[in-house]
Amino acid sequence: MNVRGEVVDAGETRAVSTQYGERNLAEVTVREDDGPKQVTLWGKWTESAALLEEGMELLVTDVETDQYQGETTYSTSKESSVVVEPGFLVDVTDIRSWVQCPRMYYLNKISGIPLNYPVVKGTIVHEVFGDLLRGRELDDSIEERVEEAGLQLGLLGMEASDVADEVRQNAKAIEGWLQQGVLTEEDDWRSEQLLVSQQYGIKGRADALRRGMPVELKTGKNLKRDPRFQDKIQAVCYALLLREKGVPADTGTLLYTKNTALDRGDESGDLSPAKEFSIGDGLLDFVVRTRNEIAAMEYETDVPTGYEADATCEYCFEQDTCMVVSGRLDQESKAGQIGNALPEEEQRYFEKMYRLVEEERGATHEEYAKLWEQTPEERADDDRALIDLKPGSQVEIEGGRWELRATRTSDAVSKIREGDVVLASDGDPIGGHAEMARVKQLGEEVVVTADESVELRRLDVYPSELSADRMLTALHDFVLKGDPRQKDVLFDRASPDFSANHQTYIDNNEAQNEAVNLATNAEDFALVHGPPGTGKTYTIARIIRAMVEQSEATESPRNGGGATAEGGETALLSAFTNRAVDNALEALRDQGFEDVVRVGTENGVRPDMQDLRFEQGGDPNERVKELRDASVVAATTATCGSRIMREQHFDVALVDEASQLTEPATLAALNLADRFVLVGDHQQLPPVVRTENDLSTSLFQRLIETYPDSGVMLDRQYRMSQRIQAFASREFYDGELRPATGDVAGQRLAALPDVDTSALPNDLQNGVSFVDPDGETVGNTNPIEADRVAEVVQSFLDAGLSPDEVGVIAPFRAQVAEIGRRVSAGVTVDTVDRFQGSSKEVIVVSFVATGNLESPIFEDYRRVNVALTRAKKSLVLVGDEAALCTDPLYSRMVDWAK
DNA sequence: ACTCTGCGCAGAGGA
Repeated sequence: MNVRGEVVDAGETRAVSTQYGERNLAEVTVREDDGPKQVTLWGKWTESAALLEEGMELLVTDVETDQYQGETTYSTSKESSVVVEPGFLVDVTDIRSWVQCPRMYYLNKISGIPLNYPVVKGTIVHEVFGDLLRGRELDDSIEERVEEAGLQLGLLGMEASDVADEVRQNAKAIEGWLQQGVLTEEDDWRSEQLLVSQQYGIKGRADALRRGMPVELKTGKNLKRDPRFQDKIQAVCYALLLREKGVPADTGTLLYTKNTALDRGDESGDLSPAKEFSIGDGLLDFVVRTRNEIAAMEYETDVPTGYEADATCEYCFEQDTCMVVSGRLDQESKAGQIGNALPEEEQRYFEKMYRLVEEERGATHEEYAKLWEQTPEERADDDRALIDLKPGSQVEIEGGRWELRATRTSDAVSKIREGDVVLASDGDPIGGHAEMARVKQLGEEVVVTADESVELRRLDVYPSELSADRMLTALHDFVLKGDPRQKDVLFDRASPDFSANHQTYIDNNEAQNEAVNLATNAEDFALVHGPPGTGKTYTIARIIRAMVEQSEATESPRNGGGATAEGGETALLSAFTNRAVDNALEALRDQGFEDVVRVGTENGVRPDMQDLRFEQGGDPNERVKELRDASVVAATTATCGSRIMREQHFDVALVDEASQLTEPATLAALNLADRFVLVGDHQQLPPVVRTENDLSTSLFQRLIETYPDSGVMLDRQYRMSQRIQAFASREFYDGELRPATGDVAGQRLAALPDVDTSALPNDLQNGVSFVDPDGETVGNTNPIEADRVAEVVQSFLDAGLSPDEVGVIAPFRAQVAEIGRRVSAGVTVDTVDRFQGSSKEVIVVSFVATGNLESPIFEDYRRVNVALTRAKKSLVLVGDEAALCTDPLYSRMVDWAK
């Protein structure tokens, strides 16, 4: 039996005499649902007890019970594990680096692993290893894997043939050992096993399993008899997770692939690549206690000093970095500090943002917890999984991967979308067989691709920490390596400067022309505030062209190389979403500009922009040249934080949708350039974050409030009729948003070809109308309202509008699904959040709520602004008047619409 | 009480 609950009393460790001699114990009280329980933690588990704070979650497995003075008490048994904050999933590689030195764990976390040759080669060797296990021919595999890494190798100044030769050396050791196994008996192999433990709060991916035992591949050399301790620990972690699945893993194997016969002569020692060791309870418990140290430190958002372990700094290859970071941020560390501390405000900024990002990471971890704790029955009402799949074919495709198919047996709504990375399983993602997979198709039939085959019965959302990781590295790069002038401006120590060189770029829109001038004259930064429909994308394209075409004032070539072929400036074009990046590219192309490289995944980039997409594979020198020669590189801000992009430098960075980005996410793009331009609208939706804190204030908003003179608002809109834009202009833009022309102001449905507005019911004749269907809410839906919305949509279709000219917006996904079942194909039905950025001739908004507006979704008025400004010629609001009138803004909206 | 996009998922290593 297990005890699990919130710690209410952490207890003190004390020594007692027992029949086995003196032993340590700590008595901890936790609150379970049915009241407090006292658990005695014995022996080495007191080390974990010492980490506890009130409020932490504690799990003690396999406890023994006792009756003492009529009360039941609990204590650890031989089989017990003590798990601190079990909901916090710790990566196996983090446990490994913590064992080396807790400070190294921290440094890796804030700075990421930079681009260096040993790491890139290590990755290639691992890929080749996987290919060999999947039965692939060695030379084919090496050639392809080296080719794929073309850009990275090029940036490191490596030639493909040299790398292939080196990899071949490592592969020889692998092959030799594999053949050995096959000779002795039938080996049972599999590669790349993903393991996630609910019980221990550990996740990771084992390189391979051989007869159910973990095998870890290392590219380096180890001539000692025993594997390195941290390498062992990695294998022990996987063994622990395998045991939880009922696989009795008791032996670990480390494969040091640089141990080859070639080394004979220059060294003596154990040259066999494979080193086995046995895994006992002592090691398994050690891993859990180490994991607890990490979980406890992250709970407090503490920074490790290095004293937590007995690592020696003297021989550490990270010693210099460690001392510099300690010195700059004034952190206590075992290695000591060198250099001057950063100004107080920079240190405080780093600490504050670090905490916020970690809080955000914590929220992601809670999503994991939900993922594992729910039974399949509970999952049925959950939108984070598709559990109703009937397995179909499993076909091997190129590269040894698998295409898995299944059919859906219900029409349950889910968060999962095409292109997502998910956990594909046989129905039990924890105890059963699960693989990481990518969703290729998500209709009646579900198609995913994965490294190994699975009986596809279930898909789960796999929460990613990538955005938290990227935010941290961007924060690190900015505070510790950022440009001094840029920091002066962003820390309010200096005001942004502009040169005064006025030109006419756009002759029919004063604000747009002003925006281009402001951007090209900015010596630090410029802000462009673009309300709905104001020609933001066109202006962005014009700015980019103007920047690239203006000659470089000062010599600041990228990457220490020469200027670009044209001699102009280089620009980074970035945005929060792939969609916005591609829209900006489309506008650039419309203006005849093609000197662009699009960096992004095949999934993310729109089909008509694939021809601009940068291919990372190929000849190393050619890949580097293509990236460096482009005047404009376009990528999402998330990609700007990638290892490749962190190596690039530009004269200027332009970031669209900047009001939807957290401050650290914006920094990822700004770090890559000398100057920047942010484009956004803080009256539309704020950054997407899971936590409620200062992360939801964008850098765009902070700067436009601090430096209003560094910004210009585009005030002429080309989208909405006068009648439609009036409310948004008054409520959100101080009445300053106006139609660009009389034609825009006076546009009507009747002007569309084949549309006969006389066919419309009376109450829909006006450009803006309000309909109260007298519905009733059922959960997050309102079926009667959905019926009425469908009728309204049909009226417009009957009047001659085509389905793609009509859009329906609802606040909740459940209502979106409800309406989706009722309207004709081709009519876009979506949430407000997902409609941001697009528009339709006719928009119907379903508000769902009846009685009151008691849901957080209605609190943010910016959502109303987005919903109402999607329509060009006709806007229909469908909702319960009484509910809407409980709030002053919604009430004014009803008055305006009626 | 709700909404949400990114990211090859995680890991690849050096004395």
